[in-house]
Amino acid sequence: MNQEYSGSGDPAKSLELLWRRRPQPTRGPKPALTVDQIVTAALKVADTDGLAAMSMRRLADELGVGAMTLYRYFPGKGELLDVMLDTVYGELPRRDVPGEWRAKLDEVARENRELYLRHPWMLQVAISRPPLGPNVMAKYEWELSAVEGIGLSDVEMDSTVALVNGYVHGAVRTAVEARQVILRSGMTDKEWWLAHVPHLDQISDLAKFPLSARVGTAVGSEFDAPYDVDHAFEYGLERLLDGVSALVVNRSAPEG
Amino acid sequence: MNQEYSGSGDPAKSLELLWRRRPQPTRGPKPALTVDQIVTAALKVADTDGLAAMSMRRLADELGVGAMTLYRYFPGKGELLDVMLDTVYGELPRRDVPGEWRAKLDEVARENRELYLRHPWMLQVAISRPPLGPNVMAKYEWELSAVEGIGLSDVEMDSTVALVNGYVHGAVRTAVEARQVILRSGMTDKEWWLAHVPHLDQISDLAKFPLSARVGTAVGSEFDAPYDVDHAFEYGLERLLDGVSALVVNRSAPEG
DNA sequence: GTTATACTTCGTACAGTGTACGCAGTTGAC
DNA sequence: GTCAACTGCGTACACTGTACGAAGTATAAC
Repeated sequence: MNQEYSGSGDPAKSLELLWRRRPQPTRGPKPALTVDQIVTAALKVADTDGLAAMSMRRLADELGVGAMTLYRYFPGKGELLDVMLDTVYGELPRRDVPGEWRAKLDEVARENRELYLRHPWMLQVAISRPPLGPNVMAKYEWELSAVEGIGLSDVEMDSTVALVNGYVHGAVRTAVEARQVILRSGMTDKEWWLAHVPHLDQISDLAKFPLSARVGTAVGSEFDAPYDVDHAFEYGLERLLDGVSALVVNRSAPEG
Repeated sequence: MNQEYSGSGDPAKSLELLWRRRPQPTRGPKPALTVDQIVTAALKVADTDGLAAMSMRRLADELGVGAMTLYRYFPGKGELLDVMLDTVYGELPRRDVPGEWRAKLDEVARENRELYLRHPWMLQVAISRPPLGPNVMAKYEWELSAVEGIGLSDVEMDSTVALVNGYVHGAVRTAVEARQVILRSGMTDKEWWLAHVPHLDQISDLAKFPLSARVGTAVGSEFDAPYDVDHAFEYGLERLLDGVSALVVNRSAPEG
């Protein structure tokens, strides 16, 4: 139900948090927790029970402290989400694939996909602006290196990386939502379609929508196996890279 | 802050609501409101103040009734969102563009984009499953007709339409978020980047991320004009359709 | 050694959210 | 005239993020 915003406060404060450069004070009691402890606990909750379950109270309970204690470590929930994001981006292997740009971009897409599948809550965080932590920076640098030196302008490099990332984000979100809706509703897409068809036909006469009826049925009967989700991802990625290819060829051989 | 789920209750009830086929009872007082009145008011709130502002209480206030009154017309907020979605999909012109599939798919992308830009709250509704109302059905039928008869299988037709829709959804969401974050933060992307660079450089040494520094600056200095958002959309759509083209050519001339 | 200061934890409170429940009043069927 | 079906809606509940301030503690300054 909830898409949460990441933080947007003071740049210096946020960066200190992301890079763990908080100047530790001399006076006063030593803090009982660390930023990393809180982030670890938050990730555990988000990974296992979803982002909606990760309330500040729940998280505090998990850590055995009062809810307001967390606000000594983070200005607000948004900043915590920022650090969580940067942390999981650190899980990217960031493999340096030898060969052409296409293989590299393919790797970028695949690694991001795996990450999203492992932490589906990431898809519910609306990043107003990327949290410029160490892992986000390294990720962006690595992604840009996939399209460096093939004749694209700086802006085109950014657009291309954003395009691939946008595709992966959308594709995985669709897949994850599809998976979750099956769990919540207890119905597969096929069952859901078959449950609606008779009512729909009675209310409106499905013959008015011949293509929808035909394709809907075909999709419903084929798309119950999980491999099909993978197939849709591959299909879209191939289309996308084919499209990028057209641009790259155009840029690398402008005299042709 | 909130991404809301659309409804997922009894199919018959939901379809009755979407198609306005509620059997009106004979006994009891005549309802003071209609489904359409509520939906119109809800759309007004969502369009002007965003989805977060569209609470049931706010909506009820707007209509001059008690909050719980709305639950006489809709089982829950999810179902209301479903009807809202189906209603705005009715604004699609669904123009029948003459010529090739590419022009038709292009039109599909453009009309959907316009709609999302006009009703940005749509992007925050996580549709677990499409609300099968009259306008959603007509939209799907129209979209499928763009890729009918060019040699694709039924499943490929659905995948292709979903791919284009997914792209538009993601692209517009990015653009809308970018627009909104400027309003909320009072900073353009360039200003934001320039506010972070000195801190980032001090904390970590930006020279470790040469590509990011170069490209980030280039993007920041160019992407402040609104036309650039349009440009990014065009760029991605061209890539995508190029990619689809590769598949269509392959299917239409398999003997080559 | 005392005091002042900076820092900690966290209970309480506030303004929200969606909606379950049940009561009071109204209408038409019998 | 009676009853069942229906409508509007007040109240309540379990949540949410977090502002405020009180109480306690460790250290710097004197």
